[in-house]
Order: sequence, then C-alpha cells, then structure tokens
Amino acid sequence: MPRYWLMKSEPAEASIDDLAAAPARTLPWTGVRNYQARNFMRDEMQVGDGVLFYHSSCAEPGVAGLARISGPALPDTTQFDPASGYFDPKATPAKPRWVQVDVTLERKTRLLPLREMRGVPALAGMRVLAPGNRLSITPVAPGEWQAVLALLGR
DNA sequence: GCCAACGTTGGC
DNA sequence: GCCAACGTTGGC
Repeated sequence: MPRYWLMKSEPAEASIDDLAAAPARTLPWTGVRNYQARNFMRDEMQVGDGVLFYHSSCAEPGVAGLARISGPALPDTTQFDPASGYFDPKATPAKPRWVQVDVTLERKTRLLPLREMRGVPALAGMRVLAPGNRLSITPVAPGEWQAVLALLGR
C-alpha cells in the first residue's frame, strides 16, 4: 500500500505557485481522465499521503514541491459541467466516472529536474522515469521518497 | 514542433 | 473481443 505519490501538473494549468496562492494552499485535483490514475485516487490514496508535485510539459520538467493529500476521493465536479474542458457526456451524478482529491502544499522546494533524477541510482525504479511513462499519478516507494527529500534538502 | 509510446474508440 | 485508426501525452 503506497503512501507516497507523484502527481503531474502542467504549470500553465496549475503550477506550484498556483497551489501556494490557493485558499488554504489547497487545490481540488480535477481533470484526471485516465482509468489507472483514477483507480489510484479512488482505491489507494489516503488522506495524509505524501505527494511529489511535478511540473510536466514545460521547459524544465521536474519536482517543484512537496504536498499532501488532504481530502478523500469524491466525484470530480468538472465531469458534469458542459462548460468545462473536462466534461464527460457519459458521466452522470448517479453514475460518476471520475474522482478528485484535495492536494495541500507542504512546501515549495527547489526544482529537482527530471534530468537530474535520471542520474540518481536510488531513483532508478521510479515510474516517472520509465520510458514511455505517461501516467499523471504514480506511486512512489518510501525509499524513493526519502531519496528525493535528501536531494531537495531543506 | 517532432514523434514515440500509450490509451481509447468503434467497426466488424 | 479483436485490432486498426485515431487522439493524447510529454520529453526533447
């Protein structure tokens, strides 16, 4: 049962600074439209789990901060909203497809670039480093979490 | 902007 | 239920 996660966000959509500026430094993690990632949120995440907040699809992809899961998996509100880009016509409030959790910032860190992570033996098994990985939410092993913390310093 | 890898869709 | 076509992701 993993207690740590890596969660990708495009900084153009929601950056670490957006999270820092959000009320209670908390954002609802909406818009996940991949079943594997959804299942992680729905079935395995617990309030209190640690999160590596990762910037993807940008000039410098990498870990930008530490966060925590602060709310349980609930139906993703954007799936019901025709005005949302995440609207899912096949989802209904009676039969929701997608879930969201709350993510609260613990602290912004230095950017730990993906490039640098690739060179760290203790991180070699991380899902996010696997070739072809596209999952936006991946489990992080306790040893990997510790190694990332060590790299980030204080 | 390229493109490889992957997930989803839909015809059969 | 197969699988080709298509769309998306995301590093480079």
